Amino acid sequence: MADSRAPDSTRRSDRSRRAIHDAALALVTEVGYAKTTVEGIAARAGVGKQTIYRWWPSKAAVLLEAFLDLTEQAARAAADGAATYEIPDTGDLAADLKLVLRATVDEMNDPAFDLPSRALAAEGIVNAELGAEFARKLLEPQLQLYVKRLRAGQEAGDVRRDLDLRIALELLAGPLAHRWLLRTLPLTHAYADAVADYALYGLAPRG
Amino acid sequence: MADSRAPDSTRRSDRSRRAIHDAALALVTEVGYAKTTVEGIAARAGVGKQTIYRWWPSKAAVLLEAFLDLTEQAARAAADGAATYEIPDTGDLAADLKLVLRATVDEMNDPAFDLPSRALAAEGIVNAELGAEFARKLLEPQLQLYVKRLRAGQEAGDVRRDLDLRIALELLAGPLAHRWLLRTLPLTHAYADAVADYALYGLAPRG
Amino acid sequence: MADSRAPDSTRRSDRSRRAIHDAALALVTEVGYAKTTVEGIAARAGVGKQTIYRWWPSKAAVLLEAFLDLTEQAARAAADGAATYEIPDTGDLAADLKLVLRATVDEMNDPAFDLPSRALAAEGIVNAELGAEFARKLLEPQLQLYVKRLRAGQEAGDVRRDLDLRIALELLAGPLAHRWLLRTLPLTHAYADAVADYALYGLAPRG
Amino acid sequence: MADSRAPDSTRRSDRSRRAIHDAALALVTEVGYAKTTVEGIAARAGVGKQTIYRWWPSKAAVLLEAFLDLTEQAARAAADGAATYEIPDTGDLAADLKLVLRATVDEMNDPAFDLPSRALAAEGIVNAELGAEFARKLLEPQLQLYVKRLRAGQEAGDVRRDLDLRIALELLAGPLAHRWLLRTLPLTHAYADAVADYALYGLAPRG
DNA sequence: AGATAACCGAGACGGTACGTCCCGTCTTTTT
DNA sequence: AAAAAGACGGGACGTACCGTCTCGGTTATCT
Repeated sequence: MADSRAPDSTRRSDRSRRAIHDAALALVTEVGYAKTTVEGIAARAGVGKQTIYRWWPSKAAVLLEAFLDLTEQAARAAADGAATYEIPDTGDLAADLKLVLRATVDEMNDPAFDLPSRALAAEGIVNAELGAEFARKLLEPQLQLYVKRLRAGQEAGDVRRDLDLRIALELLAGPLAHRWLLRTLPLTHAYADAVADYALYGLAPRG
Repeated sequence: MADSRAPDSTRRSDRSRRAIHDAALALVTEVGYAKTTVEGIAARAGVGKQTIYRWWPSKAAVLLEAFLDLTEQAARAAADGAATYEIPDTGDLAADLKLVLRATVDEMNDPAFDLPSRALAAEGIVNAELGAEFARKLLEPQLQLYVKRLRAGQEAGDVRRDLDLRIALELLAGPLAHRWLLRTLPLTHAYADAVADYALYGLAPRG
Repeated sequence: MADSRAPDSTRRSDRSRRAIHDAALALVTEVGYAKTTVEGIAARAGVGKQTIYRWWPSKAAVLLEAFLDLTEQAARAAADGAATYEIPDTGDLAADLKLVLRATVDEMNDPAFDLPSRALAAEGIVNAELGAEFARKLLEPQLQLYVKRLRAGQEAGDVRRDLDLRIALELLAGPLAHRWLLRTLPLTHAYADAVADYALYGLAPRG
Repeated sequence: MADSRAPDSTRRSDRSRRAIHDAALALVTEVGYAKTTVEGIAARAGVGKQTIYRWWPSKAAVLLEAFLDLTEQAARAAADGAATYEIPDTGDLAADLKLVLRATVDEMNDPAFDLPSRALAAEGIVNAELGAEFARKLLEPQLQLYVKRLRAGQEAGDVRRDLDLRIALELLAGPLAHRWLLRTLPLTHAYADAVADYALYGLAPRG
């Protein structure tokens, strides 16, 4: 597939794999994606270049895996033994959504998260294969949390029953992503709150 | 030593400028942004490399200008001599928004538009300076068309008076951009319609 | 840590040794010395790389041993059970020398001999240690055959008594090696004959 | 031929060409041919690798040209304005030959000459194309000097009239090359003298 | 007969160099 | 003075091998 033939993954060095992850994330954060090179990652990780090319098809794939690992660890740490990270359900839908949207805004403003995920998103925009993997492995699981909370809202009578929730969530996540990626205007808590309110109650006058 | 600043733009060759635009767009469409090189653009345009470096700071800047030129021509053609392109106002806000959102979906699904703008968006995501220029020159003028139509809606009583329309428009454009850039799900007319409806009438049940 | 010295040669696999010899000779003949790699030899021989590195210090050493083995077998076959290969002594020194020089020319024109020995000679030219081993194990024994025949010539009155025969022989072998290695002019039987005649009777006019 | 198309040799940088020559000779002398790399030559010469690959097909070709340049300069210096280097003609053929053979022995024992020419000879032994060029450009011109002196000898009655002088010279040069390249025994002035004497007067007893 | 070495095949590993592609600068010649 | 052309110093690419290093799996003695 990749090489002449597939390498034997049972003999893979875990030490090297982790060193490569760390080096990739560090370099992207420090010097940016464009100036991060496979050669640089290998040197920083104390690893031969071939060890990278043996297991990953591209710089972007290394970074994607490294970032996935990172977020998994972070999620595990946050969940503290609990099942998985979730959107809270206090009964107040608007408040719950604002909480999570504000948290998202904070993440997008934190360089440790912003820089690598920006790089991945950019690469995925141009490279369909990686983009699909990015969406499937990273994005979609997070979006499904919205679906779950909105479904609970439906049952509580806070969300219209006739909605496609997979679409509904994009009214919340889309605007944030828009500002984050396209740099039109700053991403603030106030904006997060406004998006939640506008989405829940609509642009048209009520009644 | 260096070109020691400020080439004389009055003596600039228009022929070369246009050939470079065309070559850049063609190459990005044909082989993708990453494999498009300055050398390649120069060769394709029948131009010396220095002619590119004299007038543009980077490959991305060439493409941005070329794309701007392209959209301007397209807009001029569409407007057929009229001032500029606008969102129509038939009195039916939902219908008008759906019309323009569907048109946007169509553009995003047309390779001649999709490939170069995707490349520019991706570059802008990682390169703040270019991103800002992309937003200012390309994005913002289009977004202001929504503000204008929504303001008319406010006056007609179809849009709540207490809204910040610059935010309101993002409920419409954000979800489309989200699907376009992040490749979560396909971009269809049905989706455009749903976004317009959900945004106008809100996720929460009415009165 | 390292193989910490001295593998146990009593447990060595003869099968592997021979397979490595064969693979080395085959590859040198087929693709040339420079493109013959230790990895290639190992793969062709169906052997682990370490098995080569355990028993030989270098690619050149493998080839030298393989070639030694080959020439020994060839000599054994030619001598047909007799002690060793010898220059015949028919009483006619010039004829005997021409016979063996012509045979040498034939060998040098036979790819199965030419290619590997060329490779070894070339390596020995640049690598003093291997060169010395090449000379001692392969060359010198053959040259001593000339000494023996020339000594018999001395006793028969066909060779001057005041000569250093170790030097004398080089008047015969040197010119052939010169053409063989340095590719100045083609190596033919006529050339071999001329060398024998010129060397025996001298360049200066007689009497 | 070499690249996609031939580079424009009128725009070639002479400074780089010379720096590359010098670096190649220095490295071969200092670390040996095998450890001399194109990358190393480029670095030492303060030159991009591509500048080497643009003008030469291989490391060996660089070295050959560098060495040719060197010997030409040396010859020009030795000839001190005279036409070209020649074998002297004092009327005593044996003495003249010994003089030039001893000089050859001295060259072969001088590392500044020995190391690069050994490397070239070795490469030429394995690489027919380079070997032919080596013979044609470097070797043959020198060998023709012998032909000239021997022809004068013929006219003076010191050399048999029935000889092919192109072959005769190899009785002199061949044995020296043999010891030089194949490292059988040391190359001394005494050996040079013996070769001249044996070749001139023959191995067989005189009348 | 079981333990215990060593060799053996396989191939991952940290490295070095390869030959190629482009970068952005420069110089030369033409328009 | 701009433009076409392209050589230049440089840096990274992805590949091929180097020689070292585990890893099971077979032998092949030595208790």
